[in-house]
Amino acid sequence: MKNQKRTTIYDIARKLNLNASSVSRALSNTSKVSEATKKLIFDTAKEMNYQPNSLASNLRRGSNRTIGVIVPRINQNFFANVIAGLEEITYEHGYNLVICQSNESYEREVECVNTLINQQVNCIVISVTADFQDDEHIRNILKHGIQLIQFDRVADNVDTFKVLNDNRQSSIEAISHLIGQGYKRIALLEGPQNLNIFRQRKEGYLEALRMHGFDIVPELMRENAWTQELSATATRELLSLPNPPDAIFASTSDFSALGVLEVATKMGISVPDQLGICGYSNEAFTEITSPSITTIDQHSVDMGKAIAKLYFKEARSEAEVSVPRIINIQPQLIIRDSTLKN
Amino acid sequence: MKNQKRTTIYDIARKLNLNASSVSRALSNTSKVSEATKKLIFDTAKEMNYQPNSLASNLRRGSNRTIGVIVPRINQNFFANVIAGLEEITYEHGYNLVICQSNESYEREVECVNTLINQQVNCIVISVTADFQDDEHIRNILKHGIQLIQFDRVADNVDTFKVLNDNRQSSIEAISHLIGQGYKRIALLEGPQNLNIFRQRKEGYLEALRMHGFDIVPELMRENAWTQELSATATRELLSLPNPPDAIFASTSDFSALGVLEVATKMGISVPDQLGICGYSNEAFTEITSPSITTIDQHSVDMGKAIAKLYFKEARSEAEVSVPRIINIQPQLIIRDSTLKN
DNA sequence: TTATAAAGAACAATCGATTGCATTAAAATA
DNA sequence: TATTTTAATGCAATCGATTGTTCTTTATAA
Repeated sequence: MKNQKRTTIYDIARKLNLNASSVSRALSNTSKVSEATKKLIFDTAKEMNYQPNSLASNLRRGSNRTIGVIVPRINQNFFANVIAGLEEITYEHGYNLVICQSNESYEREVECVNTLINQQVNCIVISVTADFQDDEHIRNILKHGIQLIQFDRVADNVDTFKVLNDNRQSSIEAISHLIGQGYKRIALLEGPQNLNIFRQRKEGYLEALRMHGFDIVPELMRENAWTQELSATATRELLSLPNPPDAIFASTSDFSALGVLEVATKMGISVPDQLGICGYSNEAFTEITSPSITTIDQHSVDMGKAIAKLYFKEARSEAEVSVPRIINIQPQLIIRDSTLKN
Repeated sequence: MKNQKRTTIYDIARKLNLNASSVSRALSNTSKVSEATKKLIFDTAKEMNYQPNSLASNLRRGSNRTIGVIVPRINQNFFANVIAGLEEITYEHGYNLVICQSNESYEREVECVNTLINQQVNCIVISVTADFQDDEHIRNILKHGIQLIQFDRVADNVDTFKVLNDNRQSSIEAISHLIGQGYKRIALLEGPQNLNIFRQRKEGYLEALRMHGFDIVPELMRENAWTQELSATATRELLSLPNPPDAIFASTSDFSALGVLEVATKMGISVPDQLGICGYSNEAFTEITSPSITTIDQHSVDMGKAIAKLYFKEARSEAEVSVPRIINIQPQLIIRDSTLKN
């Protein structure tokens, strides 16, 4: 059960008194082989349990029909969904996915990029770490003639294909909805501002307040509240203010929103009457908390599909002059009980 | 920004008036190169932005330091976690992960296996589809001299390395716990019995009842209730019986358990007083439903790590005679409110 | 100083599929 | 029947790194 040598096209050729080139052409279905020999070759290949050696053809073709993916965490819902969507489309095109996780470490992200460059992947799909420092490694991808598609968390200054959520717009909608429900003092839980997505969500928050003629109250904006624990802490502080907020937009994640909800419940503050809560991401659990949590769906699986389609339709066939496109996936506000005062 | 030719060891050699072999040896740090030239080569490599071409070295070495993973769904919590665990360890060893999802389709699973064989991956890690039909393709992996580790859902009859959860034992514990809480008529929601895991959970259920001298009541056992919807339907039927169950073990997943909980809530049946509910998997949401749901944690990330370690410690170095090992990861009963009558 | 060893570098084959070009055989045309 | 066209197949180089073997050049020992 060990190491019997693999059958190669040479083995098949020898057996049939043919040349390897004919075998190759037959198997790849090039027209230059007669039907008779083609059949013969196919049958023999099956009989000898032949499996083409991709390593060899990859080297020859200089491509391995592979897309490399780098995400902070594979098992984070959003990323897992994007990857699932990606896989679905790449599979249809006979491409494979090599997956790396940077674990939110910049150093590791750089290593992942290098590995994928060595592997000669056709394209790298990346969402950068929160620990993002500079974009040298991102640029290096392009220097090696490898296609690059950034998504969600991106290095703004590098001119590449990008697939984004319109975080600003969705935040505006969320805040407008809260205002529409009669909330007057809306707090914001922010994520690290070196990430585009969190900056944009904050912009949306500010813009919406401005649009509706609300004051911007610095004490209602809390930095770096992007885990459940950090959010809980921030919430405790917020709710202890002399003039506490009557709504909290947990712009970083639904886990943050959950932290808010738990604190409010413990403090005997009723949601949504005394406090409105809006999260981000539409995690499965937001539907079943009590009350259920208003949130924003990112259409993550569709995002993955969009990335793959972008590659196959445009990036792959790209001419000398690149015109990197940016695709915006429209997120969707999902209104649930946690913000329905009526 | 396009297709500048990559630097190869030949380019470096030419520039330094050396032979490519020396460059290769220098870069791979073989002792047969003088320190002086080694330094020269390293510097030039950096200067020319050299990245080794893995495709070429893969072909030469006949291996690509890659582990292929086939799971039904990448974005299912359990599998995403296993993959994350896998990645963590394989990364440490400089290996890559190629990921495929079979989408619960047998046909597609076969295709995935073939792709990975062609790619000459060093090892295939697989959890089979619910649609599992025969193990021809699994055996084919071994025929090609590729290491194989099955996990969770496995083809029982193929003698390979396996990493499993002790589903039977965990089910026994769950049922014993229910009995200990005073539940008398315990129903079972089963998954497809062609999958080992669901068979074992059923066995555990039966065994526990026997151990405690309980009757086995066929009408309390529902086949194929393995989605939230199917479980909800099954639950409605069960609770409408003349003599309904007072506890339900949703052995297939926490989503099933959630279906049970929702139906019970709608029917005004109080959990845990009138109905105990136990799920499987310890999904994040089980902690925050009301009441929170008793479930079984599979230690999925650890499972992924165990798989990788198994490969690097044993499978990889394996001698001619293979002694495939089976590793059992002990799942853990997490007791929550949905089964605490007291 | 000569013989011998050892280190350093060059040479060349190899992994297996692909592909441009050359050759042969068969078919179509004159 | 002679000639041209076309289809089928063979030949050989190639992709880039690796590695066993051979050849030089030093350094070391006798």
